[in-house]
Amino acid sequence: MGKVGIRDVAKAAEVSVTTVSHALSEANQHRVSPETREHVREVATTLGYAPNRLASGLRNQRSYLLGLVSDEIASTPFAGEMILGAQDAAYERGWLLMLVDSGRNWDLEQKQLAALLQHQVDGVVVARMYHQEARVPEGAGRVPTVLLDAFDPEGSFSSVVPDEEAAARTAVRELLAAGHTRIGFINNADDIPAAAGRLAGYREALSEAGIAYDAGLVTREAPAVSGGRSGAQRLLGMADRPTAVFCFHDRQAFGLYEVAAQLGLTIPDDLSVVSIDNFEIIADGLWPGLTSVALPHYGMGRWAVTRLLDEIEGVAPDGETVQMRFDCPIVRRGSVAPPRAG
Amino acid sequence: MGKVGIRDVAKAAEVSVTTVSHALSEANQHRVSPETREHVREVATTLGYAPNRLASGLRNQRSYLLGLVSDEIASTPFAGEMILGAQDAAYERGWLLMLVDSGRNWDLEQKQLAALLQHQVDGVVVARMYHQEARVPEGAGRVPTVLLDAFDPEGSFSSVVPDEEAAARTAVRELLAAGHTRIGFINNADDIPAAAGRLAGYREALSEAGIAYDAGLVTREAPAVSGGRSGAQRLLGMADRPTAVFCFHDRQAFGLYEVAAQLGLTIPDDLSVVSIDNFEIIADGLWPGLTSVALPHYGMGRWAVTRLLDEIEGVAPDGETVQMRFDCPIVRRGSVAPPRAG
DNA sequence: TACCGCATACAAAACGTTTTGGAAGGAGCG
DNA sequence: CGCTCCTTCCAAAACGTTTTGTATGCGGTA
Repeated sequence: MGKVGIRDVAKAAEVSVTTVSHALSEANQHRVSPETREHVREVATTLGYAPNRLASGLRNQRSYLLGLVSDEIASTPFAGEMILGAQDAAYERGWLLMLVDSGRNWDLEQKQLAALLQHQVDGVVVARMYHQEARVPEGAGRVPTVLLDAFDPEGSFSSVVPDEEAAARTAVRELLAAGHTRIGFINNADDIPAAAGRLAGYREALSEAGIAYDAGLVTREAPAVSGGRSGAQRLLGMADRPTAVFCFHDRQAFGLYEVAAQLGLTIPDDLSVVSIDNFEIIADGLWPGLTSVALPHYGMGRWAVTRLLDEIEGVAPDGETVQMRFDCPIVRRGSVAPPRAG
Repeated sequence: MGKVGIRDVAKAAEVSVTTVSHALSEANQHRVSPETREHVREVATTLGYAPNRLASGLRNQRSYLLGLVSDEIASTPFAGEMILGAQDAAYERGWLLMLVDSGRNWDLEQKQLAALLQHQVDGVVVARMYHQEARVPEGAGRVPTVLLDAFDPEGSFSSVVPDEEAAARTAVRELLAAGHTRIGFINNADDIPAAAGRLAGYREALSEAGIAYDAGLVTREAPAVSGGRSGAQRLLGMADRPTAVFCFHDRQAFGLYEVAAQLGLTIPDDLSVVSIDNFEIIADGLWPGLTSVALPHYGMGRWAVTRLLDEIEGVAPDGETVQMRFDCPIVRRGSVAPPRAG
């Protein structure tokens, strides 16, 4: 069965192609009688007709294609969640997603965007693998564009990022609520918004609780398991060691668990731990389970595309942009307990 | 600057659209003089002209679009690697990838495939998140189709999967080479090709070394950290416990590490460990690092699209299919040592 | 000189839709 | 009865390309 086109339907239904188009479209239904409309629809489904979107896209100047350009899809396991959220939102509204990954190659990203544009995408999501200021590739902006896990300092594009400060506040409050007062913080040594934001959140939560900030309890380490290890060695080696530690992310907490075990410290009785990411394999895999604040990747991906489609379809007022911060819910497992008495 | 079309170039270069098309195309160059050809090309790049692929796709019956339908993109962190390999291979040859994820909903997958087909994709990759027999959605096969991390028992489609037996042999040989003779195996309890294949590989490697198969050393557990824990408890609790354990995957090895630590067993001195997946965050995060056989997701994704394009472009003989098995290289870290003397 | 072939350029058709502008016919009204 | 107004349908143009068929002019050959 070769491809069936609108002409085939017209022939089979013994009407003109115009009538077929009107019968099948939602818009101009009034131009065809209910009977023929029904008849045409039956014939169409019988033949298995589905309009060629290349042709309709050409005619309507609307491809129902969205581009998703990202710096690194593969490097983090969260990518899947972001992409999935984006894809779901797109599909639900009748769009399809085209994906390119530049592997942090800037020139390549430009070319990939050009390729997307050649395919007449109706809009573009520019995604970054961790919260950062976006270098938006040239040519974006020729179609509606939304930033995902990135922001534009000039505010020319809508964007969505996690609320780092709130996430850190949530994490630290969890420890405060359990009664801890000496709370260490293993931060990320990289100079990125997440590091600054989480430090601010850490300080705010402490200050809310009337606890003075002690720079000696904060250490900046590589964002990896090894960084967690060295941070833990420093913090847990102190004479007056903290009774709880807040980690920049789950990988660092992983390293912290290892060092704690080596030192004979039991989690959570001797040491409470909270971190950010809620990366299942680690947080669920560690024993006891790691209490962690989730970065809402799925939700952000979904929001980005939803916003993009609103801009494309003119639902959103023209030219207006929205800078969205997403809340980060905490997922409690077994790594927090009150400090040892005394 | 509104979109610039071929007419604009023609006008600016003071030639006909035909000439522009010929000048820019590789095919019919002989129909235009070298001078005009050069002139047209200059004007085109000056104006920033790039042909509308919707239009050319309509005319040429070739969209330069590929569909990638998958059951679960987000559930495993490897997805990124497969998708990236596929995307790279596609982009390098001038194609773009459209992505859909069904979340294991078969009806949805059918509909998504239909949507892809409406967009006139030139071919489809059907990807599965772990090696399995594929339920190919209806409608695939109307365009060239390749299976990724899945196989078709009838052989009507080309496919690529990891060589499970070889992977297990490689892993177990690593332990044998270190001198181990009592080697436990924590297998996956699910009845899937990977479990059967890896068991076969385990037995082959033992038999090569002249070691009798001991069913008591093999346990089938849930494919998760918790499964690794319970398997470890069983294996390491034995009177004559194994000196080395081969795990189905890194997550199980993660659980094994935890139990070994609780029992006071040092890795690798008291216990050697090898597994499969080479999932960086775990294998690199564990201490000591976990020696693991890598599943070549990137390479398989790349192969699938390369093969698909060969079929589309007629490079591959018509109707012929290829069932590909990919080799799995071992990545050595610190979890293997000779057994304790005595 | 008359003819042919070649190099170069262009007009027009086609790809599969959607939509505009009528046309044909019947009903309602004065 | 004649006019207008609906209803229902259709022909044709348009979207931006690519490609086929053809026209023009020129040099070379008989």
